[in-house]
Amino acid sequence: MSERPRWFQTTAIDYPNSRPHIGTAFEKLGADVQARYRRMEGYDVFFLMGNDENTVKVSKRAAELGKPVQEYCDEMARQFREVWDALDISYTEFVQTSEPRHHACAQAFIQKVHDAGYIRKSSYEGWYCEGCEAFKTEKELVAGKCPLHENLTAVRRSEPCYFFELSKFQDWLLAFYEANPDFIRPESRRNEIITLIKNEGLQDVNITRRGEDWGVRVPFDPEFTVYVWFDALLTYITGIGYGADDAEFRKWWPADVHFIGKDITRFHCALWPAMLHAAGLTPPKQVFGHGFVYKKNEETGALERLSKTLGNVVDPMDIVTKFSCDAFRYYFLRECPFPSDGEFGWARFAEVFNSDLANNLGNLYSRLVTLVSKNFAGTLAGTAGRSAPAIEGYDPVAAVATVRGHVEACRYHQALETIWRQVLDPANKFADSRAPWKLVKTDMPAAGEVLFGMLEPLRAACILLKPFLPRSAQTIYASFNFAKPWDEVTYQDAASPAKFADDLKVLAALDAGKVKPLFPRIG
RNA sequence: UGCGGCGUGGAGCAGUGGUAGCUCGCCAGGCUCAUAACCUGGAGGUCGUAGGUUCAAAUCCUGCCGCCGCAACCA
Repeated sequence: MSERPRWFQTTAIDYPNSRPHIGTAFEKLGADVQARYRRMEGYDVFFLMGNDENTVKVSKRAAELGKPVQEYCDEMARQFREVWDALDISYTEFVQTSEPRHHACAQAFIQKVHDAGYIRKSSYEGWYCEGCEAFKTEKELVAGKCPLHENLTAVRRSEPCYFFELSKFQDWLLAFYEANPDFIRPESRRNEIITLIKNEGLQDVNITRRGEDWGVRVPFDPEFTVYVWFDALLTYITGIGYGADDAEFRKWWPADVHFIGKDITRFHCALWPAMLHAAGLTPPKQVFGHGFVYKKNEETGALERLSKTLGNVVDPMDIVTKFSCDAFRYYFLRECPFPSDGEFGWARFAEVFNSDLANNLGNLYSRLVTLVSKNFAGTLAGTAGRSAPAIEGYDPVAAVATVRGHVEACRYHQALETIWRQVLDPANKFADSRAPWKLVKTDMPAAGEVLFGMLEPLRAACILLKPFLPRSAQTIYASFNFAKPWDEVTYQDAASPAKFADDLKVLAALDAGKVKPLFPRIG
């Protein structure tokens, strides 16, 4: 019995106290490319996303708006999914932490860890602001006072709580990293975590809150709710049926990769595997900490962190509605290295769109469709049963291998660069050197061969681009009568020229002899 | 302060020991099938700085300067 290999990946879950911005979208995008690539390569893919709703901030935000918390969360979840859909994020399952299934999962899990003896009751001591009725970290205090209540001095106070004994897992974690060198990627993040643990060690973490209404109730002491991190990470197993559907859970766990922002590497690389180990589960295979997107201030040229106070957040929908989903995807995947940081600027966006999408990919497509349509009535006679001739400067086997390597390592920017430089550029150069528009006047068969040769890299490019630009890639592919159904193409199909049963034919709709531009130039 | 990262032609990046490369922009030329797109050539860099190792360093080591991130909850 041949079973398809399975692939389980997740993205970080988001706080729904405001709409998603381009930074959160960047993460989903990187994850989506991986999911789409794996599907193409025959994997049975489960792609989990969700929202992190059990936080004080969320309940406060709902209160500000005068809405019931649940209603607020559901509305935000709807808005998030709307954005993800607009970006063609192909997730399988979306978990809201306020859902009953998540509460059940989290309770089952924490109970298990408690039974295993890794949770102890103690007390948390810290600086408490009586104005806020909340604990403040040292960092939040200014001269011993909460900035919001400067008339009050923060007081030392302790209250009962439950601790997860993270410190007990320190040696186990270090050994685990050692035995699984690919667990934390990219490598720089791995070094960071290991150094941190070696230098500072791990302390037990308070995993409960007292006196909150909103959140997951601690099953063995209902006076408490589960503190956000301990609860949030569990969405990864809620979504695949932990505590509810054992067979399903066993099918997918452990996760192949968790995509997260580099800021939360610690939770995923230290706390999370320790929690799982404590509950008798295997840690995930990999955690990938991607970079951040900064906003380029068009006036000063400075890079700014996306922040509401600076007023520089960019709504993904602005870009998608103004241009297209694929334009959005291309910009971030090409311009922002997934493993490290990138930046967004409108001027740069237009530059990249025009030079790469309009002038290069889009134009190559246009000129080919037009040449074949005008001069050959849309059909290259005599191509049936043959594969395209090789053209200079184009090595499909090498190009596909390189792109594949980059995609699997999440170096999407380099994958795209390779497609442009090693696949599309040779086609444009070949066109220029052979000038088929001249050949058609003297030697039709020769002209046909040139076009046949040029079409091959375009076919390969759209296959390679399928995970990146799903819509445009399909449009290109569907513009010709390529034999293999689009749904069945794999990267391997790009590595060697396809043989055609029938003569190669243009299927694209034409308007007065011209194709509609795939990417109309900006400006 | 601790840990980490970065500093390469106008802009953005690649390059981890052996003649400094790519994209965009700029200049000149070619072509005219194509979304004024495409192709060719050119100008432009003492690779942050000061030392050191080496036959040889952007590439290894040390100091310094500058920018940035993280340091348990703003992706």
